[in-house]
Amino acid sequence: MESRCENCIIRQLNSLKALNKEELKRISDSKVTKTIKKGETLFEEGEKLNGVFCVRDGVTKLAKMSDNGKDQIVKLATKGEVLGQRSVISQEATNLSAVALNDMEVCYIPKSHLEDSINNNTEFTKAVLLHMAHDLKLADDAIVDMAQKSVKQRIAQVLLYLHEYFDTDAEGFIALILTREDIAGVVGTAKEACIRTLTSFKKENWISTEGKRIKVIDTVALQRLADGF
Amino acid sequence: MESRCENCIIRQLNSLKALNKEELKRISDSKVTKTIKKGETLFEEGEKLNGVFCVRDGVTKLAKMSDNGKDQIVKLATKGEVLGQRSVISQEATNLSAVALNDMEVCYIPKSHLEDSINNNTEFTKAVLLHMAHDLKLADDAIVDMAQKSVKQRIAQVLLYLHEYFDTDAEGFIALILTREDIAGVVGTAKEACIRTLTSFKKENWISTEGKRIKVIDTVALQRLADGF
DNA sequence: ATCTTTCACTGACTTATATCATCGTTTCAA
DNA sequence: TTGAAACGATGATATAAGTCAGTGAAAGAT
Repeated sequence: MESRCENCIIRQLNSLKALNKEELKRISDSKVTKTIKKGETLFEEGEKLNGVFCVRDGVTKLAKMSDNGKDQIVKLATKGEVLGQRSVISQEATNLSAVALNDMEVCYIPKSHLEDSINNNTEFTKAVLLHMAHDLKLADDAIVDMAQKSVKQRIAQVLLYLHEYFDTDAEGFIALILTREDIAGVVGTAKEACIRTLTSFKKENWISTEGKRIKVIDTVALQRLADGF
Repeated sequence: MESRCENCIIRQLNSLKALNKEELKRISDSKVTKTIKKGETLFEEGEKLNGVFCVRDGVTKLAKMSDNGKDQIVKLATKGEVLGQRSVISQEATNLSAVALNDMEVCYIPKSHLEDSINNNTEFTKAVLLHMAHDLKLADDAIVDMAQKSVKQRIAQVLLYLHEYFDTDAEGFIALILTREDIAGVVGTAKEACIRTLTSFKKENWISTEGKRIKVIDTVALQRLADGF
């Protein structure tokens, strides 16, 4: 599927909305739309990125491998998210890898076409800056949560997050299907601990599951737990 | 002590170096130099900041109170660091509080005087952006470390960090004096666990202590531990 | 359709870390 | 200079979470 950035709704969701007609046209002409299958890698940790990826559809996990061999998922990126911004801005290699959690459609925009806009369009630079300031705040919060909250609390948080940000299917299950190991990866724990916690939540009747699928039933209880009783 | 931004060396350390003569003059005229005593608060979590603080001397801890009542220290800011940037940019209240760890000298620059520069000086905006991109990378790394490394590893990391970024005194002790509770706050653990870990490091002869003061002896061993053997 | 791999789930066990309690020492303000 | 408060240090104990091992079900590949 081919299309013009000018007409792309996704743009409205991110900093690219600050670009003007000409800039969009230029980017549109140079961008490459790619289809990424579930499980495929967009980029690897340590890679030097020469452009950014604009997610049009699907979800990807941004993760970092730790010394002990476990993948720590730092962020789940969806529709509208621009990946690799930081790496391009700071001219450094990425510290994260990106793997598709389901089939994705992304646009690859070469760095050279963004640099002009970063250098000359203050509105755009400001938009990127604002977005990054927000990400930084979230990251700070995440550090505190990692350090101070228990695995139970963090799993409750993640469930609420998934429930809120990814729609539910017809039966009320969270639309994004993650393996227990991926959930553990977001939370920063072992998959066994993750599974046990989920079973305990089931017993409390806060959630129900069917295979990998999870349905959040009692958001209030989960929130109370996440907030520390 | 009063002085002009134009002549301030500190400026060279941060994004303010991208400002031109006129902008500097304007800021210099509006800035207020403050002396903050050890233990005093620069700003509190949740406060709405109407300007930024440029640290000229001393060290401050940027921390967030967690639900369980413990202070999680997210960053130690020194000479050259600009505090409150993010809050000013995103027009949100800070999510962190800043408390002086020793006597400090800071310049307060009202937000209004920066906004002009953010809006019109692309070089400046880019400099801020670059800085924030770097902070974000560090934050991502911190998340992974919090989630995957043990308390021992994280304490080793912090000791190495303190040893490297804050000079040592004549006898080789880390110049920045922190309480064990503050170190625990950086690491995200209880002060008892912190103390016990330090004693274990002493037994290994990796460090030595004298009251609050800590001397790092074997950086190699500490680094190896931090990296996971 | 069958084989293979991945995955959810559970139990048993170990280890790391939090929590509580206490004591002597240092720091600091009156 | 003295008394109070903050701090370092340690022991005892509880608990959370990691690790290892194994089973059956589901998903995916051939």
